[in-house]
Amino acid sequence: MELRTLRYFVAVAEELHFGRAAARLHMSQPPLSRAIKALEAETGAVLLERSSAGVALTPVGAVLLAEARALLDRADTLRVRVAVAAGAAVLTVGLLGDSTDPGVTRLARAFRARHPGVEIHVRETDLTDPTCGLHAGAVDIALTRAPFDETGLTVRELRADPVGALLRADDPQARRESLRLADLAGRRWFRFPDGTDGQWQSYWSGGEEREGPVVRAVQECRQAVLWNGTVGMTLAGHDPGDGLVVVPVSDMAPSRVVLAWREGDGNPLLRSFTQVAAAAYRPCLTPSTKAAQAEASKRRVP
Amino acid sequence: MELRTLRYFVAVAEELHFGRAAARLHMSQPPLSRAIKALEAETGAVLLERSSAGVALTPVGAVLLAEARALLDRADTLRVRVAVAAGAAVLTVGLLGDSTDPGVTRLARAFRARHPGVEIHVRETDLTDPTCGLHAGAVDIALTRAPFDETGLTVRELRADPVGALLRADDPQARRESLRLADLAGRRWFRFPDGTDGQWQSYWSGGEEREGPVVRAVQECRQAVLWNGTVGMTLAGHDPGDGLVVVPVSDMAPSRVVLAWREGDGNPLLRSFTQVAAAAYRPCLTPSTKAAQAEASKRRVP
DNA sequence: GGCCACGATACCGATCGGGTATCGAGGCGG
DNA sequence: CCGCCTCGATACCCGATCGGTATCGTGGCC
Repeated sequence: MELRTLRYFVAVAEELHFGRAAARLHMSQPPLSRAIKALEAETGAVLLERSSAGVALTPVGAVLLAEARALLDRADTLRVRVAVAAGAAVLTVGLLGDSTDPGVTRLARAFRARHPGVEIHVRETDLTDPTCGLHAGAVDIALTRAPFDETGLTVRELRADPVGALLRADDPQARRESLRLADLAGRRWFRFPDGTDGQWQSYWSGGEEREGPVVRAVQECRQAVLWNGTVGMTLAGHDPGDGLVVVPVSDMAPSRVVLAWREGDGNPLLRSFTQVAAAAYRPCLTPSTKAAQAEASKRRVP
Repeated sequence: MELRTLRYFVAVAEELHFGRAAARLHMSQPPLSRAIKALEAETGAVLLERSSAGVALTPVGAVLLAEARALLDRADTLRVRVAVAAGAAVLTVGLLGDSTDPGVTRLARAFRARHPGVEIHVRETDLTDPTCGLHAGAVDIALTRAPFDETGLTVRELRADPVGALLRADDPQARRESLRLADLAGRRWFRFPDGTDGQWQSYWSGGEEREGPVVRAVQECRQAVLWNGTVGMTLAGHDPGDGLVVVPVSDMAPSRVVLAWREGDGNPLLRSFTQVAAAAYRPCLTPSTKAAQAEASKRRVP
């Protein structure tokens, strides 16, 4: 009963799906099945009920899940405490400068309260690098928005926000209740500079090649719309102020706030930070959001 | 940072000696050295100070020791809780019927209090099988006295008691302050039946072949001495009553109360039971006892 | 100065963990 | 009703890891 095995079990028990759990663990499904089977042999109890309807936890499995979470949490705490004792408890958090997320300082405070002695640095970047310098090693973990090139990274979703078109208040379509992407065909859109992550660029362009001014930061987006009358996508549900309006766009996937870190990064503060973050954002991941995700992932395959 | 590695570290940190720790872990020293080195690489801190004077904990190592103990304890608790949930929380404790140890029921009570739902069976045996049926599988763990055939078993010392000669009060040597084994040469000694563990037999015979009546239980020993005028070894420091006296024997190693279980036994209650037992007996393992042990182990090699 | 104690290193073999390919059962649509 | 599809299980292979034996290097001590 090693920690790795328990991590595997927690993943399966949370996903209730071997394939997804394996993906989350960056491994393939067969060894995961084997590991769970070995765990069941070791405990001498059936932990998961496999049926055609899916995977379900047995009562013993539920007990193990709770205990394993507690144990893994304790293990993370151990690593942090040792790092603190060794004077190596430093975590650099990359923050996407979209100014829509109030939570980072709160996160950092919660983290410091939980693990006295840690040092958290925040490094804010503009919209041209959604990984905030993760790939380059400038930060240890990024609190940012998907999508972007995830190769070599582990990504964990914290929240999903609806998006909409940012328009001048005097735009002909500004009064609409909602729009579809097709309604904005032919308009000039603001774009991000060359070198910006392709997936990010594509998402915020609604999946098409666009024409229009280049911006780097949220404020520039607003200025581009206000001054040049272009359009662009932004988060819905906020008051853009300043003679601008946001009209929800019904056929765009919500924008996902995620944590991302380098796969296999040994920094002991990482896991604890993700835990704290997940706890802080938990109320944001509503069932409807989850359902939307499930829908999205279903649609993705065919 | 797996649990196994932490177990290794705890062993070394407690023994402050790689060789002894390796012995305790039933492995050889080189892989243990390697594992500790890997752990130091993973944590990025020096955990142990190796010098010619011996091994010492660094401050970071001390933190890790405390944290690792807590984590391993939690892991044991996890296993017990899962076993309880699975309805498999049964432990059969073998108890050597020497009637000198008041602790078992107390141990069982402490264990049940710590882990509600466990079931503890006690099986008491006579002196002819110091392993209380461990080898035969009749019990899971034995609370008994060394020495005996330890092949395939893990043994952990809880306490060491001085021993002495059991004599009739009217014996010529009964008034002596202490005796040496040589003083008892030529006397008739009580013995244990054929088939009794050889090491056990040899220890209680002072290392020599003896002549005399055969006994199976503590009461029979007393009767043999009282009625037949034979001698025999028993625990010092207790009043044997009934016209008997115990005279300390200076050249016999103290009798060690030990826990023993089958190496590699997967019963999750085992480790927890040993923890509880160790905690209950801790005040009994005085520094002098420890020193005596160290002496004994030194003497054993040459 | 030589022996001894003890941790580190070198090297080897067995085991284990993870990967790919494939199977088999159950559900669902044509 | 048949075939496809999904998903967990199985078979098999390979490389990493772990533990063992032999040996070294160093510092203390007679």
